[in-house]
Amino acid sequence: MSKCDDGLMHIGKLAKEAGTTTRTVRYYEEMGLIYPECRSSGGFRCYSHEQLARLRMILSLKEMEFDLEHIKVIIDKREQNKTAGELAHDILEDLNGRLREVEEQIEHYKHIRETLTQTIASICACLPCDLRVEERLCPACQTFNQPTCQSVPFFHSTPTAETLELKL
Amino acid sequence: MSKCDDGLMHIGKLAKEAGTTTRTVRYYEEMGLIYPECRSSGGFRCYSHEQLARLRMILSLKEMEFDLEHIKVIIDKREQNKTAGELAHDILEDLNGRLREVEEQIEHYKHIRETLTQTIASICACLPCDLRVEERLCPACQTFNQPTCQSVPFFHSTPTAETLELKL
DNA sequence: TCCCAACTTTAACGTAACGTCAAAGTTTTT
DNA sequence: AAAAACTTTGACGTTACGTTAAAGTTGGGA
Repeated sequence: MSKCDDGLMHIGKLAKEAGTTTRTVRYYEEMGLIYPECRSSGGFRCYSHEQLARLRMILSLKEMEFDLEHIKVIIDKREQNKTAGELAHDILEDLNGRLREVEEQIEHYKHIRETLTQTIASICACLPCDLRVEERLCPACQTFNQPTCQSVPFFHSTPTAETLELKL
Repeated sequence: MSKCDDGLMHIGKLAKEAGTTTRTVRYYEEMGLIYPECRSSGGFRCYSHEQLARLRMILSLKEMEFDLEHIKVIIDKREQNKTAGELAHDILEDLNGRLREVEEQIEHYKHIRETLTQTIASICACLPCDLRVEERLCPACQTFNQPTCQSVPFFHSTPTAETLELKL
């Protein structure tokens, strides 16, 4: 006989309603983010609509890629019996902090994109080259007086004392 | 008596020259990316300048955030005795693929930034509010006819059947 | 009432790229 | 020869789950 009637649901339904997996819900429980309202006589987790709302809160914060530890802190702030204004003030700090991090990420990836496009341009100049990459005197690099494939560390070998002496 | 004279170096110097850590070098060895030229009589790893160049190649690819498995593939391509042109052709595929991924990352974080700025705007409207977050009739949200704090899932509680009935 | 499909339980390993000890041995310096 | 500095292997910790596995629970039909 199930104790989960009356609007309560088991973990599978909770997860589906929130658009996630049962594993995720159990993991969040391990992390102290969400607990079932009760257990059935057989040990099944039973959740109410409140738990569902809480799970959706967690997931909406996860969409902004807060880590779970931080989400716990934010969610706990809601329980601290404050006015909406005070809570807003608190949470805005978290949001603004995260916004700065995200902007750093954007700059970070833009920098990588720069590196990549430059590298691609350099290596494109080597497409018609018949030499081996171990050779250092690449005609393409000498013809085009521009960022050369020799500036790409993983393409042509970098000169060592020996190879330099060999060529000189 | 050290066997590491003659231009060879131990792992600490190798790492420092390349700007990384000994742990990283050992890990790359585990992953099959780089091996010492030899071991000293006592078992110390000894590296030549060639290994240093190779390590720098790996690190320059890591700057573009290729994963190590992919770096192994790319580095191996260099050893396949091709002409620079053929190698360039091969490697350009990797670089262009990575470029697409990075551009996706940029879009991804721009999307998160959008979400964050909208959320911040919504919650700012709640700063002067004296109600508790459990209440649903927030005056700020009714005054400003714009994205409201009630559209922020982790701020005001979402309405349930009961709360709705209570208010109606 | 019994059975079976569908669901849930806990437990535990795997992931990526190292960081961080720990205990013991090696090299280098004094 | 002692001490300082370096290196060795080994192993656990990190993040947020995915993925089995073996065993127990539920709910509905026959």
